[in-house]
Amino acid sequence: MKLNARTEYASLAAVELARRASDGAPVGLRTICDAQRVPARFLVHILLELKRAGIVVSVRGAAGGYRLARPPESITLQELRAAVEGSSETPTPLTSALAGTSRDAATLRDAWQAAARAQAEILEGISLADLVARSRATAESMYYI
Amino acid sequence: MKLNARTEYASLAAVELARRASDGAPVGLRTICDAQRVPARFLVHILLELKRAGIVVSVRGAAGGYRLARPPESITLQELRAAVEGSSETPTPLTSALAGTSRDAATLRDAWQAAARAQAEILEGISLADLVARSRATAESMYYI
DNA sequence: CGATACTTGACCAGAGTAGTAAGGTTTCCC
DNA sequence: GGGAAACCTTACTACTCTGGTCAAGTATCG
Repeated sequence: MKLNARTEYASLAAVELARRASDGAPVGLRTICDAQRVPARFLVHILLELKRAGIVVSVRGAAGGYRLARPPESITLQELRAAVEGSSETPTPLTSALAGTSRDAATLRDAWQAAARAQAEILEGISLADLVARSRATAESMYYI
Repeated sequence: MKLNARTEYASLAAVELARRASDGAPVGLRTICDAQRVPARFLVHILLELKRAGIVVSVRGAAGGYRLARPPESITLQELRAAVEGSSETPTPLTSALAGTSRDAATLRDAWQAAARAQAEILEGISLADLVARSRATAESMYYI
C-alpha cells in the first residue's frame, strides 16, 4: 500500500520528538533532519501542519525548536496521517457526480468504507510510544547477533 | 479513504457483469455504461486492464462484449483493485532512498504494512456475488418503505 | 545589535488521474 | 463479399497532487 513521503516524514519526526521528550529542551529542526535523514526545507512544512493539528508545539527564536504537545502514548499513527494527508474529502468528484447516485455505487462505497475503517483501527492502535519501544526492541535484538 | 475512479468504475462494471452472468450472451460496453453511468471512452481502458488481469474475457466482433472469466463468488474487491490500481510498488522512492535505511523507518513501515494487510483482508472477503446480493437487499428494503 | 531558528508564501518539475480522440482489427449477418 | 457492430490500441490533453526548493519575515536569546 502507499505510505507517502509526508506521512512517513511526519511519523519519523514525531518518533524522534517522542524519543527526546525526556529532556525538557525543544528539539531543533536541524537535529530532527540529521537523525532521520529528511530534507530540512520540506520537513518545515510538515512540522507546521503537525503544529496546526495540535500534535506538536513550537518555541521560536534562538534555542527554539519543537516538542510534542501531548504524551507519546496518546498520539497515534492515524492522527499523524490525518494531520498531513490532504484529508482528501473529495468535495465534488465533478464528473462522477452522477455515478454516485446509483445503488450499486452506494453499496460499493459502504464496502470500501468498511475496509478503510479496518485500516484506521489498526493505525489508531499504534502510538508514538509503541514505535519508540519497537525500534528499541529491534535494536537490541540486532545487538545480540 | 480514497476510492479512485478507476477502481470504482471497474467494480461497478464487474458488478453489472456479475448480475447478467446468468444469460449466456456477452454484455456490450454500451450496456454497462448505460446501466452504471460511466463514461464509455474511459471504461474501455478499464475493461482492458481487467481482461489482462484475467478477471473478464471479451468476445470481439459484432454481438461481442464482455463476460466474467470466473464465477462471481471467486472475484473479490481486492483483486479488482489490484488489477486497475497502478500496483505502485514504488520500486525506488528515489530521494527517500536514504531514509529507507533507518531503523525507525523500518519499524514504521512494518506498522504500516499491518494496517494495509487489515484493509486488504476486508477487501478479500467481499466478492462480486456479495455486492450483487447487498445491492438487491437494499433495493428490497427501499421497496417496503 | 546580531545570530539563531521558527513562519509563511511563492514557486517548480515530474508523476499520476480522468478523460477524449481516432484509427485498426475482428466477427456477424445479409 | 461488404457493411456494420463492437472490441483493441495508441496517442494526446488538461488538471491535480506530490515532493521539494527559495527567499523573505518574525521572534528570541545573549
